[in-house]
Amino acid sequence: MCPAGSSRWCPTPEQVMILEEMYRSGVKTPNATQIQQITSHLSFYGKIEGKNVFYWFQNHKARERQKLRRKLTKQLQLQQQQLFHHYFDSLPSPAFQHHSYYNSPPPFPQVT
Amino acid sequence: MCPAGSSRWCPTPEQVMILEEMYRSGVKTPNATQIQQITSHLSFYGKIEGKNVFYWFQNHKARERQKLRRKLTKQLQLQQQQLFHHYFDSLPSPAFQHHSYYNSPPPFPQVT
DNA sequence: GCAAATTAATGATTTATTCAAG
DNA sequence: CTTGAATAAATCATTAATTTGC
Repeated sequence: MCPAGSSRWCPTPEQVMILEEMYRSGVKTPNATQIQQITSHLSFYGKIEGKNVFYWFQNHKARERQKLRRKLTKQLQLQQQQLFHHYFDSLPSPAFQHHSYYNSPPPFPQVT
Repeated sequence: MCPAGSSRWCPTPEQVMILEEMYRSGVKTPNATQIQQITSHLSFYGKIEGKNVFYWFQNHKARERQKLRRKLTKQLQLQQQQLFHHYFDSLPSPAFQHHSYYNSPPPFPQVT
């Protein structure tokens, strides 16, 4: 995990939490000034440098995109299977939009 | 327990145990195929549909996260208080007001 | 002990995001 | 800038635990 004499930065849970909150709040690629401010704020929770913050945002943004791309790729690969299961599933997934227009109580196709 | 004409799925203890075990084993957001497999496996222990499995994983994941988040938030609040008492230098609240991001839609000035 | 009342868990819906494609 | 696809967050609604007065 995070050895005492670790050669690289190990964010504390608090630091991660705050960074993620900032990311969600719209800080995607902070500029130098923002990075400095963030760094001094987060240094309360543990050792941290500006470059750590810089890298964190770079990596986080990249990995979020990666995640999405992988998901989409997987989907494509699964399309065949999904087609096959189409007639057998009672699935809402994925990202089901049940626009319950008017009350159609069984929200899903139910092809059991 | 589970009323006869219940309007919603009531998992049996066996089903819950297996679902939790799967979750611990790394199944966090199963895709349609996995959901179907899980469903047919669990249907041995009682009535169950794909959408129940889908919802269960969504809810379980969200609520695990919630638990962690609450814990960290508590810690943060404690530390903030301690900090405030110790130095009552009031953390100059830099550029990033993380205004709990579900408040105002345009999230951030975006100085990119 | 036992229900009615109240609170906590949790299944099911809706709403707000995210990234990327067009 | 808008939209599609997928999700995660927030919320609603019902079931289970529990508390309370008798």
